[in-house]
Amino acid sequence: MGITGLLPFLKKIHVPVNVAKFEGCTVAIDAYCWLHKGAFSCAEKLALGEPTEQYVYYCMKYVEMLLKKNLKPVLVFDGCHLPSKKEVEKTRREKREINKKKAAQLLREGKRAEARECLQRCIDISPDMALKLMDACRARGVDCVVAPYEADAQLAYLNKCGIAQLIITEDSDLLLFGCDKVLFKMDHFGNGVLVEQNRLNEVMEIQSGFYSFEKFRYLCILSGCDYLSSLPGIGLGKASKVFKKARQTDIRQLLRKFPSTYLNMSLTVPEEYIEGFIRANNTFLYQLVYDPIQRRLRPLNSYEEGLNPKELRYAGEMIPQDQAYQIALGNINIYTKEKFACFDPDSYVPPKASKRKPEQLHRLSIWDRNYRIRPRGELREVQNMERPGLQGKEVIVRQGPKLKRPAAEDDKNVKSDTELTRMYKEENDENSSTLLSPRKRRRSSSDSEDELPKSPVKKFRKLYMSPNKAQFLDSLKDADQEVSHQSPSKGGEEPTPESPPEAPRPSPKRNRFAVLSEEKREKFNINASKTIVKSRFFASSSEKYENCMEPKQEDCIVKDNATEDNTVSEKSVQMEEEINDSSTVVIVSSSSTKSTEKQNISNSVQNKSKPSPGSAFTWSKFKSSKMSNAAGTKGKVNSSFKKVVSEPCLSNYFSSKSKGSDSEKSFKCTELSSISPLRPVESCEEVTGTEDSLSQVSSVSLSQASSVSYSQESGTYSIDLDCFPDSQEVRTISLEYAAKTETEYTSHAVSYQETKKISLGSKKTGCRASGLSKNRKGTVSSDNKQQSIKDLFSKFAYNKREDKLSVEKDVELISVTPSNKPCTKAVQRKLLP
DNA sequence: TGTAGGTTTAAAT
DNA sequence: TAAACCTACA
Repeated sequence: MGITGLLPFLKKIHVPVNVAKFEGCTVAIDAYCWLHKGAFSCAEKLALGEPTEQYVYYCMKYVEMLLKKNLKPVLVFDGCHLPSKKEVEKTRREKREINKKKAAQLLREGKRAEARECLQRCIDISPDMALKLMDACRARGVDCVVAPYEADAQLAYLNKCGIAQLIITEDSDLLLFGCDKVLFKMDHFGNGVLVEQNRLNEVMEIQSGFYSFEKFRYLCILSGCDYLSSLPGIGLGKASKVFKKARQTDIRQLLRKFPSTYLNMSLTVPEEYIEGFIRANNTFLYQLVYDPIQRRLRPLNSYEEGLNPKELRYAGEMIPQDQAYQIALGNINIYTKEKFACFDPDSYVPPKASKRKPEQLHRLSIWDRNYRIRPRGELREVQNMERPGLQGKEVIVRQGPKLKRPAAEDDKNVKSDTELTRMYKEENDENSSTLLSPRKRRRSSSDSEDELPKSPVKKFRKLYMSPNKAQFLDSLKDADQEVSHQSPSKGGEEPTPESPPEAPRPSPKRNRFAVLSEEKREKFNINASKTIVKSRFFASSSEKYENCMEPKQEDCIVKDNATEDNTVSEKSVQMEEEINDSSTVVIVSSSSTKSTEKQNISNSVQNKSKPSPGSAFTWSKFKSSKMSNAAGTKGKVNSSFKKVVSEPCLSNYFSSKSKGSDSEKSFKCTELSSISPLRPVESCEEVTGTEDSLSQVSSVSLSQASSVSYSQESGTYSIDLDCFPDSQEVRTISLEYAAKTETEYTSHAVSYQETKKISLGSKKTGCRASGLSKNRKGTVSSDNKQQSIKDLFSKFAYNKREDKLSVEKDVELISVTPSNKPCTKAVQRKLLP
């Protein structure tokens, strides 16, 4: 439950970050949050007692994402119920029972949908479910700990003792337990909201001299917490007022008189409440946790002098040390206290443990006897690593026409998720049943080979869900090393055949193309002219792209605005547009540059800066964009993309195309005086211009996001850069692109969802992406927008590897204005023949 | 008018 | 589980 309204209360200090920022760190995760969300998808099966592992699959998607970002996850599970919470648990259990009965009744009446709703309300995470997830994690070399009592306190301990540098949870209580960095609302791409303990005083608006973390804890308890209900009429607002003014250090004294002294309320505080307050405070301070290194039960914080641990039973009853150890390992069912597993970290050989370097002892399993906590100084270095800025630089990422993606062998066997689930079930059935249909048998004979399926999802399912994991473990040799190779800063490496099975990447609803079925893939047949393909990854597809375009290498120029002239080759296509006086230069190019230039580029990339690890994108721009719009500053979202490209410019382009000159894949545009406003695009059929050119300019409309627009005339996407990473981050991304390779195509900085229509006429709703505030009324589309923008930029920053799947012939331009000038920036994307 | 507290909704697929 | 929404109250 946490503290009601605490997260919105802390909004001021929310920092949108991607978890990749903590590359190299250990993150402790409140596994219950993932399990609960994962169980939502299979609530029906769970409630009816049908076998399902869907929730494991869901959680492992997060785990894989973290591993991919070179983080070390430690999953923490809830243990026994605290005595003080037994009542709460009882009510919850009763509620679940009521819902279960209700659902059964509804099912009898044939009201399936309503029954499902009820079943979802009675989701309970059982110890067996936790065990299944633990098994999957251990097979992947990921540590798990079951807390003796609440996972919150255990997470806080892992953070406090230095094992974990970041906590991922949805529960605001974690802050009260004293975690210094907590990431809330992390999505499948790793984007979330970071709250740091050292900024809590900003929310409380207490002069630094009078602030203490203790006051924050008191404030939260006073407003009502899991261990103590609030007094009537007291919430976060009033509690905050009290501790803002209070100078009293004796909490008992303060509690007795705070209503009259600080709130002008006539409210008597019963002694009982004060005792309850002290107990709650002690529960936050001294709840029992398990120390995996010392292998012993201990309080979260060392007992203060004069405190009798025997009086703190409400913060967790002592458990015999060996029982506590077995609980922590997940071998004991916390409800029945029976042993139901026999994991032994001393005999278990985790994948790749043998190849640790001495300086990587912190990467070992926390249960390993050789495990060492990473020195804090070292971590500070990692987290404070300065990232190169883009100030004063213009970075042009030039992209040649995209490759026709050869039909990889892998693709031929690609199956949809549904198909895979069905196949998996069938495989299971085959194992359990002797009455097989001929069809099943055929499938079995072809699939039952020892080799792993080629499709990532299929492979994943087979590996995690298969009862025999030995083969999987073998395939995981050197996994950690490979994981580190997949770090974002080095991203984009081709997986080697020896690579560990790649888990399916985070797949939001719209993101299905990695696992397309054959039938669905037909839609990508470019032969079907003017077919609009819906995909976040595929901007568009066209027959001619595939058939007539030679692969070209990605060119990249990094130039210094202050010192260098524009040396883009004559063949290059340029489009410049002044949006403000501190304008943005937008360059679109489809031509190749000279090899010397290429050399210069790669040199400059290598010499000037290295791509930084970690996050290339933060959501802060979304926030600031919204704010700046509200304040009427220059950073308007819509204003910029209403004037994307001039008509003369387009006519130049079309005329050059109609001349049929192959070498003239470019056009130059210097005059941009006349600006054509954008009009909503209905479909590609409506695009006007020469047939030749237009047939190759697929109509791709963007998500309805008001900050993203498409110009029908120019085939250009405009995306307000206020919603983009800041200049520094853009540079990072660009440089990563540039540094990556001269032989590999990695364009596609932005992938997006297509829709047939975009509604530019609709009211601008601002650029909100924190995900923290939602509008319920009539904002389904608005939230979709948010999600699509969010996805879009997540892809932009982190999933560049997907480019290989979504390679299109297009031209990418990212240009950034000189520093320090507030301006509207735009990124344009042009689909060129 | 601001605040607290109760209710509804979404989450995943 | 928490945000959004709605209502009651001081």
